[in-house]
Amino acid sequence: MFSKSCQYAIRATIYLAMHQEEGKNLGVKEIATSLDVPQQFLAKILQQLSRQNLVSSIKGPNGGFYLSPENKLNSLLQIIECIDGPLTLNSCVLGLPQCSSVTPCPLHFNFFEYREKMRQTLGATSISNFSNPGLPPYPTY
Amino acid sequence: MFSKSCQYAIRATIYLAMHQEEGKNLGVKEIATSLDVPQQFLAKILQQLSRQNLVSSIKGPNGGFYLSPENKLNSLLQIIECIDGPLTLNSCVLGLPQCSSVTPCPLHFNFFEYREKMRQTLGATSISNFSNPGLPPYPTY
DNA sequence: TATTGACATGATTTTGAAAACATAAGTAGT
DNA sequence: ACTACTTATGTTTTCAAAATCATGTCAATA
Repeated sequence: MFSKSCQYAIRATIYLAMHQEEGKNLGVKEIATSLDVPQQFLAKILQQLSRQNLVSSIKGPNGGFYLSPENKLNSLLQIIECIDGPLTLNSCVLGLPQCSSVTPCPLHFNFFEYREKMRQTLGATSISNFSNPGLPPYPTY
Repeated sequence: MFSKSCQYAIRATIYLAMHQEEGKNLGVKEIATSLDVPQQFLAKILQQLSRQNLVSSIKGPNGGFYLSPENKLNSLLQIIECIDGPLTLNSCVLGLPQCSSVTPCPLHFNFFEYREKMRQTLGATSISNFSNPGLPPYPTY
């Protein structure tokens, strides 16, 4: 459904939201270790998010990544589209470029409704949702 | 969402259902040309489906692929799981193996309902649905 | 029974995502 | 200023999916 890069991006962003403390930055090393993902690979992904102002970063000693108040207002959908592109949840499940509601593929309407709802949910879920303490426990990242 | 192999498998199966005439077999060549997919690659995929009795084939002159009455009773989900494996629509969207309804990832319940409904729809849609004449027109395969 | 046309199978190549490597650039503290 | 630490960037390598190549197997028919 999502590329690995995208999965890592989501997990890292949520990790940031959950573990961020006032004025404390989280290094790639810590995040990558905690999520058990390749550090260098995650670094690139975070940089990609950073370039689009979806996460914030500071270089040097005590540097790292954090979420600014604005960053937290972004939605999960923005994270996803930043990495996998804007067509991820929109393009035809059979890979047909001409497919649309006007010229639908045989499966178009089997998926359209659910995929649209997923999009809406992801678009309506802001990152700040995950910084809320008291969330249920999650499996290891 | 689905691998290319899987997309090709679905399209080819539906093509078979739509274009099959009494006692007439369709060759890989014709199918591949019509769907605009690599012929040899499609051949492998059809063989995979054939080995699991999801499509039928006959060798030799006038040979080709066709759907037996039993084949038509199969569901789209069976086609998909034959190619992409049984976990395609079940596994965690973030790729976390431990994720389940008991130990959910942060996005588990955002997707669970819709994915489950997709599964049900696909499982309830038999191939015979597509041999029904009078279906709406489809974009080029 | 030989030929031909089709599917079947194994091995190989290509391609792009995923991962790793190497180095640059910036910042805090000494 | 110098060092250490961390993000940023460009290049290379790895790996699996996608695609191709080469050959085998089977059946219709002349």
